[in-house]
Amino acid sequence: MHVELKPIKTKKIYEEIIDQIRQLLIDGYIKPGDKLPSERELVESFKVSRSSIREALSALEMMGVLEVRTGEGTFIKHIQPESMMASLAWSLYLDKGSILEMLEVRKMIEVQAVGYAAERATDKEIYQLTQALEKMKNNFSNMGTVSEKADMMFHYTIAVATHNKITIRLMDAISDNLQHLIHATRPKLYEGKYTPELLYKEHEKIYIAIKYRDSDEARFQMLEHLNGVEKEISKCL
Amino acid sequence: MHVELKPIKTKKIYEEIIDQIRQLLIDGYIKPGDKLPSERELVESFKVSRSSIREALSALEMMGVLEVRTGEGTFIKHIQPESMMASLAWSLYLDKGSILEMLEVRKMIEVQAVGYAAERATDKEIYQLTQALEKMKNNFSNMGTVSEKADMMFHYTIAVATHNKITIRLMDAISDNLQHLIHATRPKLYEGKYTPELLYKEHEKIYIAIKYRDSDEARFQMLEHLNGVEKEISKCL
DNA sequence: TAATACTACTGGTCTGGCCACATTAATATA
DNA sequence: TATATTAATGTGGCCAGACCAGTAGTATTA
Repeated sequence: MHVELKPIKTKKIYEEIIDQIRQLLIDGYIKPGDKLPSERELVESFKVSRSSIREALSALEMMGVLEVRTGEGTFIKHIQPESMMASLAWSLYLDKGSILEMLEVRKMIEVQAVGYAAERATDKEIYQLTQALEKMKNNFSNMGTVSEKADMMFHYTIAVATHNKITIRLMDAISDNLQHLIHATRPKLYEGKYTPELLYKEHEKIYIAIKYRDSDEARFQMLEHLNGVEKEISKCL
Repeated sequence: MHVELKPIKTKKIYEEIIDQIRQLLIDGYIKPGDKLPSERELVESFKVSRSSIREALSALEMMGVLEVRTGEGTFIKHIQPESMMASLAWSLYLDKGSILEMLEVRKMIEVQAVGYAAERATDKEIYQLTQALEKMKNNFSNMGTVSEKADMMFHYTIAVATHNKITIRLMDAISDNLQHLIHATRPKLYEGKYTPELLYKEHEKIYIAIKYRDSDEARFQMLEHLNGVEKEISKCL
């Protein structure tokens, strides 16, 4: 007697609560800034114990979805990219394969993003790109943190120039994840094919493409750049 | 009398527990696959109540760091990048009203993803694509849920075919976000330029490109498709 | 030997209590 | 009257102990 048996997924009740709260968020019944009912009220609505409520809330708080203020109440958080960093900081344990996947995702997003950036960048944003480039240029001898920061600023400005908040957040989260990796592998970068001059040149090409609103060229140059970096980094893994 | 006061950060004890567990992970005292002491034992080691332990553990479980198996114990999970994107996925829920931005992000990711899919799809995945297409074809008259599910399956399979877990998770989160939107606007889709046949044809073109490993063509067809859909959807907003 | 029942241990949930903190209203004080 | 002070109330933080429900290993039995 062979029957198809469906896997039983015993949903823990705190998971169920989390799901419901998520649904409320999706459907817009609660928005960032809103105050959630008190734990005791939630006990009555959900008909569960306070323990379960609290397990759900603490999980949501750790994920940066909620803010629990003692004596005041529980509030839906306005998402700040920084807060996301906390939970994403767990990525310390990324294994080799995941890092490569993450690099690939970054490539996917940033290559497309730079296309939009080329179409939409304001004069101010383009100016900020030149500033980042200047910093890189003036620190050829110094391969340290200055040019590293300038590099990050360059890429971040591109994200901003897409004028797509979700993209900004996404790229922010990803670069947070890769930050320690990038930092660790940067010296290695210069041992490989990269010199500060070459790195600068690649960025400059991207910049020029953006400046001249050539989105195809911008995408191409970004792809070239990230492929190069990716290849060097993967040597270190 | 003005003195500099440092902000008091009252760390909740479940946060403290989480920090300690993280430290144990970083220092390598516990590794993925390991079994954590039972909750009752942790109560004794940490000298706190079981509630606090459970609040910490449930948070860690939601973040994908732990796996809690009823009756067995708590185990350190092998980190999967998907779990890392969990909090990111959450953050996407919180920013409603940026549907167009979300559509754009989907386009960015999926256009690139289909390129990788074309290069990496296994025979099985390609077969699954044909199945989804079949379902769409057999339901021309029925513009309802069947073809909608087939549509989702098609796009999901493409995500899987990238063989990049982060991409899968990301596209999953995004389509989750757009789910209700897609569902709501689907009837409108057919009022515009789209017929079930046209929709099918666009998917077929993508499929063919993947089948023949033509990643450029796949990206192009996906871009065409998503641009078309996006245009129709934006009419409804 | 193999199927069964038992038992000890694990997480899942609940109850109800006490404390510390924050806000607000009532009260005493200058 | 205006202003401190205090009390009351509501909120989260934490705890102790209980009971249920799975799991696994062991002892028992057919």
